Amino acid sequence: MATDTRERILDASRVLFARRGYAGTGIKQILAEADAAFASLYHFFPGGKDQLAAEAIRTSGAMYQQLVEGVLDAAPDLLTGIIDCFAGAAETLRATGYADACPIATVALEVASTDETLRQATADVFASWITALTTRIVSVGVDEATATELAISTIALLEGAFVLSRTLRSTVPMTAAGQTATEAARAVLKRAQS
Amino acid sequence: MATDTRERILDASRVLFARRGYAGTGIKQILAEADAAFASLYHFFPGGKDQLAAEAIRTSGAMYQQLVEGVLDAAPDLLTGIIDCFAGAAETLRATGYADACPIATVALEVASTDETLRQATADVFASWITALTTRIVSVGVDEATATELAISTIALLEGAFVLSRTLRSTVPMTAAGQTATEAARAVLKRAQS
DNA sequence: GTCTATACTTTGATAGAC
DNA sequence: GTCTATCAAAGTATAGAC
Repeated sequence: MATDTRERILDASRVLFARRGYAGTGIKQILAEADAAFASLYHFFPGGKDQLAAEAIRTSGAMYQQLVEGVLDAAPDLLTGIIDCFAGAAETLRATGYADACPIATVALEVASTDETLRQATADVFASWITALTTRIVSVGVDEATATELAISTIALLEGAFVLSRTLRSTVPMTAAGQTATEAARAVLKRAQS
Repeated sequence: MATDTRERILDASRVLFARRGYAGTGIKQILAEADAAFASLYHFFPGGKDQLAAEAIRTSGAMYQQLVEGVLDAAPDLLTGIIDCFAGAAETLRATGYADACPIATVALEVASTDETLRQATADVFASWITALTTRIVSVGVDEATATELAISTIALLEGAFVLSRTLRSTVPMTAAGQTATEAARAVLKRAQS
């Protein structure tokens, strides 16, 4: 078997939950997309939809973090890396018809006040992103507190632009947010290096 | 009748859709919250859940805009007004146990790729917010293009901070985003007045 | 591990009396 | 305009054969 059933179910889950949310995605829909039998789901995920979603969120968050870290590693410096991330996000939005943006934001907002298990999963993902970006900013000479604030603001700009760009079906918000993120980072780095 | 049935249904809808999303909110739940009979919904909203949600989104967006414009009007200058908006958002998050943030973001992400009617409703709301803020920035001497970029970035920071603050159950992201929004606005206004 | 069939619940929506 | 009763469909989850 090329890809095993469990992985196909997770793949389909990541895509559907990201695009349609938790409540908006049916289990039957996931299984149809994954070309898997109904019983397979409960064989691999005895906890049902909740367990499946939690694992989809955590792996999806880790995959997106890897993607971003790859872009940052490939860039000559941190500032260029941030520019590249926003440009890449804009391109992905355009290429997917404004469907694929943040892999977990839709679910995060949906479950924040209703499902503590899933809320924790989304919180762990965001916390990991913030920590990773903060570390990179600290490593170029910025103090911890300032770096944390810049990391959070950069991710907030990215997430907010995802909301606006998907809704308005335009890359303009992503581009504008990228500009502001770049300027904010430039200002912080300039201060740190003086 | 103190408040009429139609308005009670809309009130409950605005709250529930904002906190739990579109697919995650049941019509029966709305009617229970509104203390309204089942048939009343289809009397006032023949289009059913979709029509109800569209009206809830549009009115909710308009109400939030009025709230923000009130804060901006009360401030001595635009920069202070922006600071006040982020501080107010942080306080509301804290006071509601991180439940009430953007009234339409959850639904916006959910329906962006699945329901064109509702997507258009959320898009109209965001477009109205962007236009209103852009106008205010232009009115203090900033050119149209720069003002649009700053308005979009400010709203993106607010929306992104809503996602992070609700998920992490912390006002830290909202405060950090407010700082960055303030600095971005200060830089633009400084340039415009020179 | 996978298939088919099905139980049980909830959902959105409608009909008809009043 | 509101009430009660009810429908058909979709939702999640389980059972048992293979």
